[in-house]
Amino acid sequence: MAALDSLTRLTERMRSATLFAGLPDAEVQRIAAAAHLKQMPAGEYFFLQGDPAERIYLLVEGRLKLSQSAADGQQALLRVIGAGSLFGAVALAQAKEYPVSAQAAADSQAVYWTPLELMEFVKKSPELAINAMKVMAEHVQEFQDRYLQLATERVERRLARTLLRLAAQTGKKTDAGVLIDLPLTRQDLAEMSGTTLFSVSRILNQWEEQGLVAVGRTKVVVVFPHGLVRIAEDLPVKKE
Amino acid sequence: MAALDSLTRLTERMRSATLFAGLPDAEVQRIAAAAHLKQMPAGEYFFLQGDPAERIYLLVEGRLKLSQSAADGQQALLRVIGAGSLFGAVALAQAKEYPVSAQAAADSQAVYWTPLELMEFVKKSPELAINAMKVMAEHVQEFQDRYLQLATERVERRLARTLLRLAAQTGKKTDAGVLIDLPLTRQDLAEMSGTTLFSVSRILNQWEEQGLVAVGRTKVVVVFPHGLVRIAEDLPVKKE
DNA sequence: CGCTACGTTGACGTCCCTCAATTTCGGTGG
DNA sequence: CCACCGAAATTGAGGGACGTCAACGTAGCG
Repeated sequence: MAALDSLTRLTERMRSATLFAGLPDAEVQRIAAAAHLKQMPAGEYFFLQGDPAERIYLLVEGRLKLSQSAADGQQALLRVIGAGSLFGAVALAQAKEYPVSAQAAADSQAVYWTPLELMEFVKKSPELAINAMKVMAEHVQEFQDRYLQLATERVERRLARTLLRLAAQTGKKTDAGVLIDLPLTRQDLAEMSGTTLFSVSRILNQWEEQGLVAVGRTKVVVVFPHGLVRIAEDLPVKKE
Repeated sequence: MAALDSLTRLTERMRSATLFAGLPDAEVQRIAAAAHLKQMPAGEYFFLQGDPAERIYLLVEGRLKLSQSAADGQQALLRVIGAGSLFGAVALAQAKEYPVSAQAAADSQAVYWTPLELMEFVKKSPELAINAMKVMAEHVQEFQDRYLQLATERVERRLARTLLRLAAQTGKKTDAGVLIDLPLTRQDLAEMSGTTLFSVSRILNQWEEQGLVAVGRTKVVVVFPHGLVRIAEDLPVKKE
């Protein structure tokens, strides 16, 4: 029954993904049945930047870091994703190589299809293609936005945005505030915000003094989100 | 016969666009026949950021600037495109609004379809969907790259890349070097590189002294591309 | 209990943004 | 054709944000 359980759980996850939105249940189940399973312990990689792009993945359990590195080793942490998210979707667009690396931030399991397998389903269900375009269009927009921000905003603001985004994505309500449920080093936050770990450290401590956040080693709790929003929106920080 | 001429010219343009690659000629012609024409004098806009996204355009003649602006008026010039390029493709992904503004940099003409019209063709030709995904995947990658560059590189390098990209895209060979065939102010170049017009001015003049470029008002000629490449790659600039 | 990765803090430098004052260019109309 | 105007561009001074580097804590893990 384990197999059956996992299959029903899979179709559930799939239904929550934009890619499969609006598809008839029967079709989703057929696609689920064609999926392959892949487990990955924390710290290891589903694929590395430059690997041949021969699989489209859906994360079923765990957390992933998607990062890109330049020739000189400089890195950017582009996104962090949780269960229900697609990754490696470029393979569907017949890209030759993955443009990013996908590292498991926690023990994770994902299912995957080859481009050929998914393509069969695309031919039967054009919605699938539309949905894939939606996913990609969202990404284009997200990066255009972040590009603009990086070009025009200062570090504080970008870091505030990063934390708010993370809180929204992976936030876990606790009595102390919203915990970002993912071990993130200062370096990680720096790579997500386009700055250095030193600046992140200074700013976070400053915010802690102001009661906006509570920080620990690889841990951040957003205590007073509205304060961060004010910083992100570049409004004067309210005092009372 | 003007109509016939323009139709054959249109199908030619379409064939050079990734979106229609690999489609049977007959199908391309059917799609061409369904296109609507739109002329735009230099300086005016095909659409503004925030306008409802109800058309997918193909530029047939002229040049376009695609730019995005933040709430506070800060701008980024995301891309400059020439004939044969698609724009407003997000409409295909059923986005509600255009995320950028599209301004004619020269007198331009474009054809367009509504999402509904193109969708009909998508249903018949899944290749069209695949191609659309390819186009979008390319954009995602481009912006991921540029994001990384903006985050990790200094102004000189970014400006060098911008010029090289422009020279490759819109370059026109002259005996003095490669002319960037498009009136671009220092401000425009600044917005494309994520810096200020002052920095652009200083750097360009410095490069002119070194014989790398020749600059004029709203005009840049790349005289010694290899020198710019060295800067873009962060190698020491060769002297002889 | 010591090693290692993570984090903090200070000093310092510099890149590049900001702002203001001019100059140059190109077009337009008298 | 020249004078004039506005947009584009230059140049300099000044300062501030933030990156760089070094030295030092500190927490967690084997």
